[in-house]
Amino acid sequence: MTVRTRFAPSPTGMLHIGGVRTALFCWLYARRHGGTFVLRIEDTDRERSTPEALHAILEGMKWLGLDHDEGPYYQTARMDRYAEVIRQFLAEGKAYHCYCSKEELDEMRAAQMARKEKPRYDGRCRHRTAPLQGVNPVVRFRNPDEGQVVVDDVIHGPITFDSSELDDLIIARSDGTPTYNFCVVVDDYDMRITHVIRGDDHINNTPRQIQMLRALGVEPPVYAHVPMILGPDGAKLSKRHGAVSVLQYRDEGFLPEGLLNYLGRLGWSYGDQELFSLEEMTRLFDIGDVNKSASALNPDKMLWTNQQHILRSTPDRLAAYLRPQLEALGLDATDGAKVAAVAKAQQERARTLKEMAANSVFFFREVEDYEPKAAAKNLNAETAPVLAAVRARLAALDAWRAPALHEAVMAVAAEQGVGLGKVAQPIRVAVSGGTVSPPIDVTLEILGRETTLARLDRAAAFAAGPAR
RNA sequence: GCUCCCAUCGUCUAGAGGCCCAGGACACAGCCCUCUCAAGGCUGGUACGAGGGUUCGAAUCCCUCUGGGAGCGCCA
Repeated sequence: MTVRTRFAPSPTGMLHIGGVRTALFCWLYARRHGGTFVLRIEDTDRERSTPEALHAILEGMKWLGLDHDEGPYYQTARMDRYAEVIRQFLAEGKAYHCYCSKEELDEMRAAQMARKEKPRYDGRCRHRTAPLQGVNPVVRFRNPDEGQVVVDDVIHGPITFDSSELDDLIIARSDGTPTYNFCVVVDDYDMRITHVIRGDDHINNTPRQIQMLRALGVEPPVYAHVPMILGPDGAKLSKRHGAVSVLQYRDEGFLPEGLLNYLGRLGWSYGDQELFSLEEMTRLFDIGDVNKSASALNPDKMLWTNQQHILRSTPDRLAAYLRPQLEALGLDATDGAKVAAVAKAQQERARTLKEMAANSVFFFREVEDYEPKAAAKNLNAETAPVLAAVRARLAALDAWRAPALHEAVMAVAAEQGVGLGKVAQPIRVAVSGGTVSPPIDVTLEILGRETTLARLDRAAAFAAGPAR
């Protein structure tokens, strides 16, 4: 039997980190076993579903590279099918019409709570023979009173529920539209899903779904309930941290593989290994190795993981992600070779592409002014001669390449009788405006002869200037 | 309240009875490397929630408690 998994988000909220990890596990498991990954959009709640949320799901999955083999299927397009199963259940006596009003149900629940019982529908409409005039009934699934339901979960092991704990849930609203738990059952059955991988907040829904599956006369799929992801403070994910659209991580400069690696390591591990390529994860992943307990997001480690992937990436690949970040800063990033050169030079000094772009502004725009402290220390009467010497030596260079530039700077240091730092740092401030940049030779090579010399001249003027 | 789930450093985790007076990673501190910032290397501190069992032996098995979480919708 070939493996078939599905990721079934609801477009009522943004696709966030938690959903992405569930999607990753579903995808990984399908890929690992040469199976099929199905994408299904659970949009039966038309009131709350939004096009924006749907867009975020589709865009997010695409950005991450979690490609699906089937779908996206939309539940709203399957209404006829749900109606058919409901009719079947009704005809077979496996479901019945319920005419209870919301007020009546609220009262029932309140009374049960007062008696310290679990609030549940008491089945009072089960034996009703005649319809109640003027009331559009809901349809309830008739849950077996006796027996037990065992959810055989590959992560948690067997979980047993008494059937008596389950009540007759509504499968069709009074307007005739089907509800979530019912649609899931019909879909998973129709789509021949073999492994249901989802958040553990669904554990309590599972026995009801199994009962409906039994009513349909089919064997339940394998279940794997993955633990929740919490915010950095250990509390439930909120807007403040993490519960934002996955696209925000893209905009923040995360690499898909970096984010996926971090997320995969939340709840799953392979010995002591921290870094995985997507291919590696696919090869090593097993849903049964997933942890049972919830895990908190650690922004520092998320950043570190991304940085490690930047470190292992190629300049060309980084350039593709760096370009939009530069453009977002209003810079001209049309020179692809230059962007790649910058990416290569900055590769080991940025945790995100956004950070990389922010640190690379001087490569793409004139240095307007110097950081005051940096200028005071490095562009003054004392360093003026050094700057002049550098300027002269560089201007005489034939090949504007890092090795030659390096030698030139070394030579100036020797001739001035100072350490390399005493020469490199003033140059750095002169060409970048600040104290931080890639190695000076690499920086100058990327900047080019013309730009470098012009900035050195300007710095020399500043160093000699009366303004100081 | 009822049902279900969970429990190793601050955080992510290794650990499936002796290899563990608990290992790795992030973060933190110090040192090294060094033209800045990084990257990298080395060193350091901090954890098996509590109590009972089982066993020659328990982080690992069982029970209770405590703590956290989820569900109990004509939401998904």
